[in-house]
Amino acid sequence: MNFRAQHEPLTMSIAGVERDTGLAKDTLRVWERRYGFPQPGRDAFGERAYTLSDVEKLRVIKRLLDQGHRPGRIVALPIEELQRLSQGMSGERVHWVAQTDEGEAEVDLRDFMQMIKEHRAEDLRRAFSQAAITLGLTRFVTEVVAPLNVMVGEAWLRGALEVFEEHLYTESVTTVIRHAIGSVPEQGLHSTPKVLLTTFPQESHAVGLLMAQSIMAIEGCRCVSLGIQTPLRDIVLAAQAHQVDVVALSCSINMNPNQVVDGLQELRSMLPAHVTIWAGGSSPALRRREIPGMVPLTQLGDIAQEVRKWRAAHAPKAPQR
Amino acid sequence: MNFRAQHEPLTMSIAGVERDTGLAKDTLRVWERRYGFPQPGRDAFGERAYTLSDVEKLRVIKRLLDQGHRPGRIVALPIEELQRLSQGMSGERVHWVAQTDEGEAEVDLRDFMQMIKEHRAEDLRRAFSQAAITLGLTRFVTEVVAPLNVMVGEAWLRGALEVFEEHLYTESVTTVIRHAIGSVPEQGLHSTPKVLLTTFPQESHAVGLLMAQSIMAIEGCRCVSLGIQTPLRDIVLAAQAHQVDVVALSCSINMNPNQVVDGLQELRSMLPAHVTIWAGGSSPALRRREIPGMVPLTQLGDIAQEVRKWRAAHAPKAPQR
DNA sequence: AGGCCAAATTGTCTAGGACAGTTTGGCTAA
DNA sequence: TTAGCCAAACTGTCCTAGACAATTTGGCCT
Repeated sequence: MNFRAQHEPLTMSIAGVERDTGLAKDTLRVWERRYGFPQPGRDAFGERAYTLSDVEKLRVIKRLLDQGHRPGRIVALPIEELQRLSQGMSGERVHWVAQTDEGEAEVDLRDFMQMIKEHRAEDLRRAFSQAAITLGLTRFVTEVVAPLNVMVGEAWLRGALEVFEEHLYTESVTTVIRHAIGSVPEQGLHSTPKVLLTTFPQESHAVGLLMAQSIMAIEGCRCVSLGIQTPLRDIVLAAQAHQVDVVALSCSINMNPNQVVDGLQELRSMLPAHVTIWAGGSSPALRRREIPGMVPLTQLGDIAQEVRKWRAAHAPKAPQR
Repeated sequence: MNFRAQHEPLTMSIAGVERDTGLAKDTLRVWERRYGFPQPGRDAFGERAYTLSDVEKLRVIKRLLDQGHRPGRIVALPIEELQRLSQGMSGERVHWVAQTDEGEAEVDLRDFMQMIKEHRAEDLRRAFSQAAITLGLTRFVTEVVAPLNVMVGEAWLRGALEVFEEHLYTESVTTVIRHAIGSVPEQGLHSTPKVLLTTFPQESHAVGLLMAQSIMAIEGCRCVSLGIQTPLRDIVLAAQAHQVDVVALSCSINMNPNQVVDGLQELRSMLPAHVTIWAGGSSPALRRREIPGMVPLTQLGDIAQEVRKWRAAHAPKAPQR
């Protein structure tokens, strides 16, 4: 099927649509059967040939699904209706301003959004670096990156930001935070707690994890990060191998809440009781239900506090800090 | 299907096998029909339940396929036979030793493997940092990281390395390379070529991309990285928005070769002709077939050379090509 | 309000058939 | 021997149509 889409890709194969929209082939076929959309034509070989406008519409639908809408209600809707739905949401938090102690050198988050939209990659990274230095890493992460994440996420949801623009933002922030973490003095072999950081396999956002790591590093924890997407079994194995005191999971808003709850419960049952679990991130699951044996950290500010709590509870002989 | 693999995942669903082996569901079913392997049992719902040893064998088969073997000849073979075939390749590069100019401070890759297996996270990162400083970034990447990637990949394939150990390796290398890239002096606004780095949506390995970026940065390219998994459409949009001269894609051995070829061809047709495409990485697709309008970079060493070639062809006043 | 259950919804699996594109391997001719 | 050619075999991906477990909804009863 290579020769398709050669010069003027007027139509697209089902595999291409799957790749472009993230909707599985099975799903596309079953939607056609059930909702009558998409209704692709057939090429010379009898295979589905989707028009580009159908693919465009499918992209909008995918976005609305991620937002919480249900297929049966929206798939058959005309494109105008879908766009109307895309518009009316998320109430504009653009006016956030972080102030330094002197109240002088203000950091206006709108400036960052501006740079993202104007694709000023170098400027953006420089501005982040500067903000990190001016505010300090903790305040940079909590007062700049965290709200910017929300703004960028909302803008993407509204369709006001392209995927590649969001990628550039993520990459820039990652670079700056990782650089800053590297500047935090390394902890001695016996500083506590030792924390294993990672995410469940379904999580694809790495920035949240990095933000948590930066705060913990500043608070003097020994951090071992496995990056994102570690299978449950391996989280347990790693916790044992590295003899950690705490396992910290980052669960972003994009994860399926049920997977979050299930995963945390199962993890709790597989880890020894003396290992604490911290579950952080913007996942609504963490706010909604309480899970026994688990500390929810729905705000970045909670981390420092929880580290102190842990130390108080595990004070060996001389309290640290 | 969340409750499956509850405590001891003795079997795996077809979706899990697809995810773990990269073999499409359709392919797995058709192999079963045609070659009699794999012959999965059925769970309580009548759905295929693959044993872990079958998955293991499928992984070996996948590797042999990427190597050029054909399914009909090997799928039905017993595991011993497959392993015999696997042996006779990639002559055990474990004895690789990078030497500094003085031939004195040798870097033995086995030491790194040792640290990974012994979970000495801090030591590992320190050792990487030191090697990067001793050898310089270019040699560190080409002579340490590249062969280590192969070794780690093979060890994982053999089951000699757990997933979390591979994650720790990846995270450590990432940290060190990113740090090193940060130390490369920034390029002026008019240095060329300007390169957009990213991967296709199916690619999940970020290290290869980072390695390429580090070499390009050293070679004086202006790099704009979008990180991994950018949709085709957004690669094109980004190339336009950032006005880049080159789009560099990283395709690891884990990607489906057909997706690589299709993706590259489609990308070529969507990008203006004056934008060069560099396709690098260990994907067998890059070695196998030649794709018109595309420069394959199957070795890291090719990058520097290709940068020079590009500059020669695009000299400021002299006519191009 | 809160809890419970039936009904509707939805993604993913199943089976077996088909076919286009690629590779192989044997035959012929130079 | 080597080179070229073609039919046969191979192989991945698409097709249809049905089924069902898991989740969500929405009405009903406390």
